Amino acid sequence: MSNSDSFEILEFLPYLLNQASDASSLDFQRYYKAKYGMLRTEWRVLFHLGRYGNLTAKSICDLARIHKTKVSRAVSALEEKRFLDRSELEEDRRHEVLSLTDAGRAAYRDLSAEAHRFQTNLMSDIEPEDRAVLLSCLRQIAGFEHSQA
Amino acid sequence: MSNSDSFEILEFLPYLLNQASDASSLDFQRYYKAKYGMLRTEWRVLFHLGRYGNLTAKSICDLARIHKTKVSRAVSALEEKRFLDRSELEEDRRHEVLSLTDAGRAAYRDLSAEAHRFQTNLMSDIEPEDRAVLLSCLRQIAGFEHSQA
DNA sequence: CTATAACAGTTGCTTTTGTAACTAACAATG
DNA sequence: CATTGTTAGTTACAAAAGCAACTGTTATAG
Repeated sequence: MSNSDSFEILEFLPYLLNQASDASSLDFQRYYKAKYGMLRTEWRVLFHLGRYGNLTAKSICDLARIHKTKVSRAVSALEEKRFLDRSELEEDRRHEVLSLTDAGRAAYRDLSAEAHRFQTNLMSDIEPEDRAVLLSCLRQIAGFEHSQA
Repeated sequence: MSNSDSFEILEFLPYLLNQASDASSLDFQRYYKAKYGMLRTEWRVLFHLGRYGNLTAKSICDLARIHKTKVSRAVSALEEKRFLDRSELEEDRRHEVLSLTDAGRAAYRDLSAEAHRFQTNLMSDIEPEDRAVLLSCLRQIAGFEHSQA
């Protein structure tokens, strides 16, 4: 990619990232969609609650960088599926603390394990010495490098 | 990420890829949206025509892995904006050959140059020795490794 | 030939996303 | 304490994506 006229799309980062993102998530998406009827945002909300414990919708927005309307809808959907409960915070009734039900935790464990298998499988196509580089570059680009717990 | 219970989302490839994809395309998307009123699929169709010459909708679907309905709508939109022309193929009237107009080529040149600048800027945050690794891993995951011209 | 299948592309309908305006609760200023 | 501003979350409407059924064209099989 030397000058702008011969610009190669297969070297254009946003394009490759999007293609890789689509390709990599397809099978996993199929899994949680078929088994739990979940959408991607729902899986992410579930994951964050399972991984980090009880959170408010707002903190999920911040951690996962999802717009609050999407989180709001995902939370409603997960509540309807009986995967989480809401409870108002006494100190500040604007906040709702979300916590997984037993069913929610079970789904989290199952999906975590599946994600883990999935990850292992994806990574097996990448040269071992490149794996850490890949993850680090992605965190860098995503802006997760120096933030987050 | 040793066992499935402590599975870290910041090491989950599909998640990182999606976050990186969103983050990296945001600014560029704003550019072509503001300047040409284009959607992402439109920009991609335009790009493929500019880069590879006249193509049918089908070959754009195959090259860029976009569903034919999305391509169909993008082509209509680009035609309305006078960025491309269609012409039926004599030999097989099912095929429509798409070709950029002068305005389309001008937009392609402008967006290519902008993409090039954008790419340089994105890459400047990545360690030089990691850049080729990153691109190669992404092509691998996206399944572009051994196909395509 | 004519029936059937395959292919390119479009259209219509449903689901999902994006955006902005809204409610309700709290905080800060005068 | 009123008034104004801010924050958490929801809702309503518009834009976009996904899916399936459709049209028109060519290829294949009987």
